[in-house]
Order: sequence, then structure tokens, then C-alpha cells
Amino acid sequence: MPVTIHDVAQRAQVSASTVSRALSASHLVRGTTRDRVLAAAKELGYQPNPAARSLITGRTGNIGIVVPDLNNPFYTGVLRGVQARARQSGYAVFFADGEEDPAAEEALVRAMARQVDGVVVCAPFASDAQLRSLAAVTSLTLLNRRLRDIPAALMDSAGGMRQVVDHLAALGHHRCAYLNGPNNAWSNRERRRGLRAAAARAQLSVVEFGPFEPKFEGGVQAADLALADGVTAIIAYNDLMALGVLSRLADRGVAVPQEMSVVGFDNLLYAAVCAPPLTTVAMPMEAGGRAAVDLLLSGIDGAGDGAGSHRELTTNLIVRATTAAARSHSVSDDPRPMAGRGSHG
Amino acid sequence: MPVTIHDVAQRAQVSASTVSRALSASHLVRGTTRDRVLAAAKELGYQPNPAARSLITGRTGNIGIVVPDLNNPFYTGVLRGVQARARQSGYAVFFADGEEDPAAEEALVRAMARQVDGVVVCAPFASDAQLRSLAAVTSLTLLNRRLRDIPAALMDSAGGMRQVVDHLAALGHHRCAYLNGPNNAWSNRERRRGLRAAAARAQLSVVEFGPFEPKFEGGVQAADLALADGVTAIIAYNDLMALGVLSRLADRGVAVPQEMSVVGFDNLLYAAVCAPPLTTVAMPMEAGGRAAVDLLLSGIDGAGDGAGSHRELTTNLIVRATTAAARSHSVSDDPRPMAGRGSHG
DNA sequence: CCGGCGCTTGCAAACGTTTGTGGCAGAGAG
DNA sequence: CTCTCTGCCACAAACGTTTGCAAGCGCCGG
Repeated sequence: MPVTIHDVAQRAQVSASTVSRALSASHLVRGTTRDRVLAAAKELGYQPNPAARSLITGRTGNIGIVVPDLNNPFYTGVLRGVQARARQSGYAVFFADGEEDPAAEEALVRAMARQVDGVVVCAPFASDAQLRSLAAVTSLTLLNRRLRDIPAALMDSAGGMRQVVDHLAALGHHRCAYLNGPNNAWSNRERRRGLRAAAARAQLSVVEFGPFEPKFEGGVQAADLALADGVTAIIAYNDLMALGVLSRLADRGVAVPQEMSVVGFDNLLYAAVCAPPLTTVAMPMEAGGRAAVDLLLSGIDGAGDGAGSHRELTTNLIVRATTAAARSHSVSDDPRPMAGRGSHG
Repeated sequence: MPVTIHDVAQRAQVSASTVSRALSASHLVRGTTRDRVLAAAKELGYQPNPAARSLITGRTGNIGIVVPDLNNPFYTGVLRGVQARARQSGYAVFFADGEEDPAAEEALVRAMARQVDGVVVCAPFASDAQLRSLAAVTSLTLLNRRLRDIPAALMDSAGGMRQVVDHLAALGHHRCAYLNGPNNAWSNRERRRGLRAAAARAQLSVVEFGPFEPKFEGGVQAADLALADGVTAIIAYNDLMALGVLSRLADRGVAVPQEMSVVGFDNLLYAAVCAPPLTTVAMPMEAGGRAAVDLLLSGIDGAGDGAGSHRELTTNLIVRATTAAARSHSVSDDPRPMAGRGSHG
């Protein structure tokens, strides 16, 4: 039923191979015949059969992406970037949600392997060994995970954390809490690493909690712990957790930012529009997705040098309304009578 | 390099066709040889080449989905449902973001058409004619768009709106605003239709504004208009807009729900966790995605009767903290000279 | 005038799988 | 014992495309 290359060939009075060449390696056919072929193809609405093409070329024109949790807007951001960049190069994208399960991640990549030219694995939970074994079965690019000999797009979480620390120190904070995300998340390890280094330099003492689920509920849970410790600032692993913290603090009548500063990571839409607007580190989500596809494609089309190429993306602290000067550290002389909910700014 | 069916055949001492049958129509081969083949396939780690298979069968084992805006968590919800249900039946899913552009939607579906067995188009912006022409090129299923002869999963927006109206009427509201989403969105038309019918019955007068962009900013913009009209309740097209309304009302010092009730649609995560938690109509996002794939697959695998099958999903009002009894109606004794936007009868 | 070269094109093989057809063997019936 | 039928399997064609190879042809230089 669908129109094949032979239909076009017949209409253009040439052989199928000429049609094929006219459509791909156009410099191999004479100008006039090429025009004839193109016209015929257009009139018939010819669309090459990707299965047949891929069978012989060994390439599919598809890439895959697997993310840990589609409910987190961070990943939908990189998804947008991935899809836009892929489309720009004529690639279609397979998508799958690993649901934060290493085994599922691996299974999904393996299932995709036969029909894609490569897959970008986003902030994977899988182990190094699992990832390496996956790299053997298809071309791999990582996002926010560093592994020797596997290309990756990396967001500078440590640098973002340094900015956070400088910001808090400048506001006179001396003791803050860090709410850990998942331990096996590279981003969390980077943030912690950056935090420790910068905090030591800035003479900021840090107490860590967690790990917690990197979600709203995790933040709610963590808030009470941090509050009990008497810190003046809370740095959450990501915005979702920070929003949970904000919500819990409001419930407990702790005024933000007067009594407690809060900062998150990611710069989700909701960080900008919640009350009060959240101070956070902007992660380049779409740019990260595009960069990952860049690397993947250059590893596929290109000379294949890219085995060890990593791309770093910068991050920026965005100061909004949840950070302020540390309260003159007299926790005791503040009676704090009010139990109301945090007011809108 | 990858292992083919012939490698398996050689190892199992049978022909390639026997391997093929052993793996698919297993009842056509003797038990002992089948076991031998299966063992050989397993030892070699054989994975059939989907391109070759699809070339001969004409089926791909893939489906596609195109959504209007990946930044809206509503669509990521249905994406999850789609992917889960597809995976359950062994289908992989292509994904694309139409970016609310009818032309892009159509182009994306056409691009997918050759490599999928069907595509679910999510709340499409494309015209009826465009959709029909797409249905000719591949198997189509719609989500939240009703069109004769094209299967669809539909969420009962009108029913949800009826619940909203009953709720507001019971709280003593007499005049409310509806903030329209995009005019060409079926969901918006349904919500408006349900609203008009229910409002007439409940003696609730309604003033409409918009259409607005179905996003946070649209809600911010709309809030001022509704406020100027003196309504006691605002029904937003979706939660994103409702959150924008909430934010703007807070900025303007209007207490919610004491001075103004607000209700949204969708029941996003953020509706539950914002302050105050939003009263909203829960849309079955994942279930909708699953239902759409159900329909699509039954149209593909099944007898193909499904041409006209529509599946309705129920919706439920979730009462939280943004709705309360109407303020003692000062509306009547308040002259309020300002000119509102177009209202209806 | 002839040999060779470059440009253009057709022929045919190949990619890995599914599936229709036919053959062989064994069993059951006459 | 022979005929037929059935179960099991191999052979080969086909799906639509790309690509190596060779052939036709005109042109140029010798």
C-alpha cells in the first residue's frame, strides 16, 4: 500500500538505485535526472521505509532517553532539550521512565538498544558496572554522572554550591543544614563535595541530614530535623525538597526568611512562583539535554573520538525571597507567639 | 557483530525458520527442538533485529505520543500512563512535544508515522481536518478530544465542572468567574459547556474571561480582571492558571478563601502542596494515558472494530482550602462601576 | 583512429527476519 | 503391505532499501 522506491523509480523512468542515490548521495547522479527523481518522489509522497534502510545501514535514526522520575520537572526540562536537539538533527527519540530503579533502568536501555543508535541516560541510579555493561551494548551518554570513558554532560553542582555558601556566609549565617538527596546520585555527591570545600573556606559549619527521597515529602520530613538542630539556614538537595521544607516550616510557624533561610537546586517553575519565591541554583536543564545529545551524536556520526569527552555546564545562584540575614543569633530571647501560616509576600 | 537468527540456528542444529517458529509460534515445533533452540538463543544472548522483523511483518512494536506542552505536569502524568501501559504490552514509545503548535503537531505525527503502529495525540491543537488526514496515514487515538470515527479517551470535564458548581452554590456563592483556556482546546469547551448547564440549574451567574494561556502567567493576568468584576469565586481552566490567580491575589492582599474562592482543574502535585492547598478537580492523568494506549492497541491488534470507540473517565472534585462560604454578599450593595469583560446569559 | 578515463546508470547482492510450500518420516487404517 | 494423513522441519521467497561492481558512453590526448 505505501509507496516504495520502485514506484518512484518507475515514474521517473530510472532504476531504484538511482532513486536511492538521488535522495542521499545526490552528487552521484546527473542534475536533470535528480530533478526528475525528486519531482516523482514528491508527487507520489514517497517516504523511505526506515526499517529497510536501517536493516542495510545498521543505523536507525533514533536515540533513546531514560530518566529516573518523570514527575520531577527537572527531567521534563532535559527531556525538552533532548527532543529539540534530536529533532534538529533528524533523530526521533524513544523515551522511558526508570522510576528510580537501577534494574529497570538497565532493562529499559537494553530493550531500546536494538532500535536506537544510542541512548542518553539521565542521572542514572544504576551502578558503574551496570553502566559499563550497557555501554558495550549501545552507544551511551550520561547526564549528571561522571564515568571514565563514557561521554557525559555535567552540570557544575559543586560550583553552584559554592555560590550558595558564599551567599549565606555574606548574610551572616554560621551554621546551616544540608538535606541529602539519594546517596548514589552523582549530583548529590557533587553538591556535598562542593559544600564541604566551600564551607570550610567560609567558616560555615554544616550539619547533614538524610539521605531523603528527592521529593516534596522528603523535604517535609527533613524540615523538622533541621529545625531541631537550630541552624539558621537549610540547603536542600533540590527544589522539590525545598518546597517541602517551606511547607513544613509554614505549618510550624517558622517565618521564612526572617527566622530561617532556605535554598534549593534546579530552579523549577514552582520555585519562582511559590510564596515566598525560592532562592535556588539554576540548573541548565534544556541545555543539558541538548549537550548530551550533541555528545551522543558526535560519538555516532563523528570519528568516534568522543569516548572520553565530558562537557561541563555552569550553574547560577538565583537569589529570591527565602534567604535573608541570619537572625541575630539569640534563639532564646525570641518568644515567638504566632502559630499562623507563613504570610504571602 | 550482533548475533543473528542464523547463529542460533547453527548452534541448535536447525534451520533459521525453525528458530523463528520456536520463538514465536512455538506450537509448530517439537518440544525437544524448541528447548534446544531456546537454550541456544539464551546462551548466545540472541535478540531479534526489530528492523528486519518489521520489514516483513509491517509492524514495528512502537507507538508514538505527542503532547502540546511538556512543561505542564498534566501531560507528563499521561506520559507516565502511556509509557507504563505500552511497556506492559511490549511496545516502546516515541515521544514528541508539539509546543502548542498545530502545524508542529501534524509534522511530528507524520514523521513518526513510518516507524510506529499508531500514535496517541494528546489534547491536540490541530484542526479536525488535520486530525482526519493524520488518521489516514497512521492509526490514531486521541486524548481529550472528541472526533467521530477516531477512538479517544475522554475525561469528563463537564461532570467535574458540575461538581464545582454544586460545591460553590452550596457555599452560598451567587456569582463566579470562569477563566477560559485556549478556545480550541476540547477540555475548555467541555468545561464551559458543563459550567453553563450546571450554573443555570444552580442559579449561579457566571462571567467569563479569556481565553488565556493555560499557564501560570495566564492566571496572573486573569486574576485582576476577575477581581475587578466583584465575583466571589474564580474557576480557572487548570491548576497552573489557578496557581497564578492565587499568587496574584496574594500580591494584591485578597485573602483566600475568606474574600475569594478559587478552584482549578487537574489536581497537580503543586495544587496539593501550595499555600493554601488548592481545591481542584482531579483529572485521571495516568489512567487517561493507559486508556488511550488500550484503545490504540485494540485498534491495532484487535479486529479493528474500534474505529468509533470512545472511553469516558470520571473526574472528582477535591475540596481543599481555597474554597469557603461566600463573603456576606456585599456585592449587591456595592455600586462597583467598573466595566467587566463580556459575560453570557 | 584508438586507448583510456570519468561520469552516469543499471544490475544484483545483501541486511535479518517471517512465512508459504513442499518433503520426509512415522503412524494408523484398510 | 500400501495408502494416506499428520507432525515436523528445511528451503526459498519476500519485505524495501543501500551499495559494490560493471557497463555504456562521450571525450580527450596521443
